Amino acid sequence: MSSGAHLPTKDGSLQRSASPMQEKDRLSKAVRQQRIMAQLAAAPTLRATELAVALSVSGETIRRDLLELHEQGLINRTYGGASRPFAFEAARSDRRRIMVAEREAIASAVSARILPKEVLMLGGGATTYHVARFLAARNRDITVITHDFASASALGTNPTIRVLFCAGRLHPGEGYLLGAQTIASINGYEANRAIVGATGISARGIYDADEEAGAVYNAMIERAAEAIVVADHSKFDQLAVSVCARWNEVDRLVTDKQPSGTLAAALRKAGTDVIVAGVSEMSE
Amino acid sequence: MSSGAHLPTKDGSLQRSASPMQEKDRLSKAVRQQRIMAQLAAAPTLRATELAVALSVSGETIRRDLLELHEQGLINRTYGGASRPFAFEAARSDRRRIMVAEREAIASAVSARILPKEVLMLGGGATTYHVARFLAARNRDITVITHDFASASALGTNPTIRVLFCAGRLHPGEGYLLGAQTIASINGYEANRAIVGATGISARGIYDADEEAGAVYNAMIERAAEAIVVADHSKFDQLAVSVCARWNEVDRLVTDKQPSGTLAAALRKAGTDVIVAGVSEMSE
DNA sequence: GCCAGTATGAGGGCAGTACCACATTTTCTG
DNA sequence: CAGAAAATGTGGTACTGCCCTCATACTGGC
Repeated sequence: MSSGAHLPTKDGSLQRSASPMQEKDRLSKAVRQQRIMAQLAAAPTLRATELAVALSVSGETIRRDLLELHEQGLINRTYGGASRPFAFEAARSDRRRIMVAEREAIASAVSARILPKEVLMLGGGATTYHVARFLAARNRDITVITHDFASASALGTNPTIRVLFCAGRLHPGEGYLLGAQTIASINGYEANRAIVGATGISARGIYDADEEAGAVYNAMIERAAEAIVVADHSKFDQLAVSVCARWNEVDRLVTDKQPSGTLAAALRKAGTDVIVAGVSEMSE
Repeated sequence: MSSGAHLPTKDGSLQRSASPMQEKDRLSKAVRQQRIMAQLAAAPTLRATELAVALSVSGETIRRDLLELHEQGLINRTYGGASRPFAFEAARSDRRRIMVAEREAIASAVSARILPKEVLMLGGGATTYHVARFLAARNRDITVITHDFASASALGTNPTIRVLFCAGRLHPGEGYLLGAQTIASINGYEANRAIVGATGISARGIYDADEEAGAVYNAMIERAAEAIVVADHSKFDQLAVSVCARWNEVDRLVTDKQPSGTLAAALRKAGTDVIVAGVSEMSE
């Protein structure tokens, strides 16, 4: 339990309490917040008041800590305390925090298009995770093939959705599977639609920062009758190392703002259907 | 969202609101609780008050719902609401709550035997999840092949552990993968050890309540040089539908109490090494 | 239709939490 | 060391949630 034992205290002794929940001396802010995270690893939910007495600070300070940790996406706030983000949600929290409204609008627009009995392939990533959440909440009787832990977890809450998972090597930081096994798994299926995200999109196509992840998305696109790319406008004209697909392979782009310039021209030329999901159209 | 659309309402119309968070008519308790779970799939944390207005019931009713869902292990309660349990932790929370000390002792004893560079196969289940937690905390430079989401999540926190995941169909209630794809994935690997749990063990062998899960465990045992079964004493002389393995296929049984009677005799006869992990020996 | 059991709502008392403003302490930096 | 900036504590108020009890409404037999 990441101890602050290296911190010298006023009397020169090293502090190392037997119980991690009883501190006699005041800790630095950083250490205190680490302790909070450590506590959260052990318990699914925490009370601010309990943390206050455990860490020998006032409730206000704990509340401020929780606020900061929440802004960093490391915890979920609750009334009276905090809860831990589930599975691999935390790993991508920095990206998940931003553009949430836009991504939810995109996810909502995608889920509204999916009919019962469809078979989907769902790529990993922050935006596609939102899609998984909406699919779980609003769709039924579909089959989803994915390589992303967080998405599978979300989909698993809906008993009418059949979730097929790929084989592969776990990318711990991202919470999805990669590698030759993953590609092979995908090639063993056929789907109505592939839904993938992107690190960046430009006139030349869609990109991912991770070469292996890009290969997975490419396999999904090839195996599906329809390829849907979900990307908010912050991805426009962003480049990344790996090219997953060209626009002529992509049937639809679901985004939150109308593209312009060379990107718009490329989409027109490739015949890619562009769906702009307004944040206000969430009821769709 | 498993909708309550089939439920007739007072005026005979079918209820299906555009927004999942605005109900005009009162729902049955079961449907209401399903809605709560669906909401929790979409949001990491919920406020009881918000649920009350969304589902058109009083706060007291929501509070009673949350209490029930909590008792079923489906949610984590927070002051003022609920939070989503970690990945698939919830599904097995009822089982995970019991025998924790015994299972941790068993898990500790197993993890202490694992050396760097080993390749392990880890079955799904409550006890093996504890093993995964101990492996993540105390071991390094190992490869673990698993089909269990919670275990993979736990192992993923240790960057020195390579996690390989099987393909398969998700068993939502249990949080692991099953089916022919899973078996095929396992057959593609060889391992130093297989570590599997059991629903019950008796003189005749080890059993699992789920036939398909049993088939996965059996495949792991066949593919590993050494087969280790982890089971606390509550499993002794418990039968279940599916026989995973006979004792002559199992090299070690790690448990918390010395077996006796016909079980002990069968273990002796089969040459299965029995390791009794005392709760007090946790420092091992 | 009646009855028992269940589910729900309302009110009150109590306790816990949030939020704000300001004072105080600690830490950083030159 | 001094001043500034950050971090923390305090007190007060308004709000929110919890729990208990009791009355009412619904549900499923018989």
